[in-house]
Amino acid sequence: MANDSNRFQAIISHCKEYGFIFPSSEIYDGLQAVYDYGQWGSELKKNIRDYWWKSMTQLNDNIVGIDAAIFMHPTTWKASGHVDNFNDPMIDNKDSKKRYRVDHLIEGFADEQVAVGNKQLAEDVLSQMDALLAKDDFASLKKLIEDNKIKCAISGTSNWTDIRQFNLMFSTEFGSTVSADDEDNKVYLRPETAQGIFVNFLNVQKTGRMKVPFGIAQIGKAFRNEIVARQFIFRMREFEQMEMQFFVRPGTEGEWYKYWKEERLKWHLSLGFDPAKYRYHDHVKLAHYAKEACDIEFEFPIGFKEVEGIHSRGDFDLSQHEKFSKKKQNYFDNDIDPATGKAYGNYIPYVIETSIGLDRMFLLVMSNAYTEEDLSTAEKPDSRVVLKFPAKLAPIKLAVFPLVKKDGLPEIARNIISDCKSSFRCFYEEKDAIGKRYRRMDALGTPFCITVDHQSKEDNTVTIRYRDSMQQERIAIDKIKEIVTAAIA
RNA sequence: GCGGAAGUAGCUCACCUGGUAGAGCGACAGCUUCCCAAGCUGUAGGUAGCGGGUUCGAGUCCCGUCUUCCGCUCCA
Repeated sequence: MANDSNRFQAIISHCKEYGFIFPSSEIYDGLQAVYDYGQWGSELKKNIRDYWWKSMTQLNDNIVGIDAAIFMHPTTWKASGHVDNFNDPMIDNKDSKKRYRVDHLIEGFADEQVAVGNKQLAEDVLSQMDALLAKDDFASLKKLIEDNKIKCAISGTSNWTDIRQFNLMFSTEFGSTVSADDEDNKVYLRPETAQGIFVNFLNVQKTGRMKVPFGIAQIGKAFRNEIVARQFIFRMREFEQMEMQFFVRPGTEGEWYKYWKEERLKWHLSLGFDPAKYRYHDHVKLAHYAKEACDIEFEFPIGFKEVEGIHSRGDFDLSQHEKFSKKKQNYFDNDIDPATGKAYGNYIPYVIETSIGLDRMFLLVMSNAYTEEDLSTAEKPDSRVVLKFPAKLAPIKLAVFPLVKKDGLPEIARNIISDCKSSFRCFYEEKDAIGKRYRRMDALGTPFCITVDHQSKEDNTVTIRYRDSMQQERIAIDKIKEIVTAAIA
């Protein structure tokens, strides 16, 4: 475990040292759980994003993309359940330092009372609690806890802090008019991208002439005010999701759930990652909207963690929006039901959601790529740090070096770059010994290095050096673009 | 939010029990170099997280504060 922890620290350091990820606003001491992607991190992130987008939209003719706004009508979050279900009042015991959700604490007390035969008391307490929670009357809730001498299981005392509310969603002011009631101007920064898809379900279905089953994909930022946000970019307050909501005929959700569960794992494995590092985690306790749910977990240096979720959401979201907006969210299905010989008709489609964290995927790719190699020989100790990215995700695809920076070699190298740079990202370097330049590129995960030497002037060949094997080959200059393009396809 | 540890050059660290900061690596400029880091020369870079206190004098002692890391708590 100690080694894994060190490895995680090493990855974080490497990310900062080589321009992948910086702590946000670092010159002002940073901002907790917010990170910036640097010059190479933004390239890698973009490549991951593009790979997902292409695999969803371009390779599935029944999936289209949208880009909904981060701001949404506040009612959206009432409909989705985020306003009511995720504002949990908390209370701390001052002696044990243990924190409880107020409702859990009181419900636990009620259970105890039932167990000892005080059924009436339990019911009274619970009904009072519900009434007070509905009014957000925290002072009275605390009094309720104290009056019943509810104790902390750890310390056994009733020495409680005031009740505080933990807000999942960030809110901000909308518009410039001042209202007597703050709530009128309040909008939230979306805590998930999914709702932008649901509220546009009929827009896309009608204008795109989409037929069930079909999907809508979206990539975008989301914001959550996590209680503790740590573990580098694994849990951030501002993060990016890649989601796809797949709309299906009710009754077929089971098979589609299974389909996407398998399909999404295949996507991960298509990047060449070790299947042994992946596993499914099927949810036993389901969220309020879910019928079936699982996570795809990856073995990060900090252990197996969720990177993607596949959820069978039923018609929960669309039904909620229909209820709150009073706008029908029906789809009319003309296909003939073989059981009745008639069209399936009107229904609210069921939804299978696939939701992957882009930042988590970045960390996955980085964790998988980061390798420390011992290259020591009998003569001298040697080592290197190399990022073994899949070539298609690497920030830089090709580096070109003149072996020495004279005799016309730099010019040849520059020509190679100008020939290739419209096709993929290239990097030119003429400083320092050739070996050092190779190692610098290893640290950035560049899969191919080209070295121009004096022979190149004679026969138009160069050396290509492969990142992972460190092997070299002599190839013709006019083959370079072809080789790299094939590798990143 | 609680407990523990730590904050000195881009990175890793040193300065022992107080006397106004050093090294290695890295970076940059140049030299050398015909294929895998640590060959030569030179240059830049720190008001020692921040604020206050004690002291003739503080990176070094005390207090506060911020940040980070580890553990706990929460997690759709």
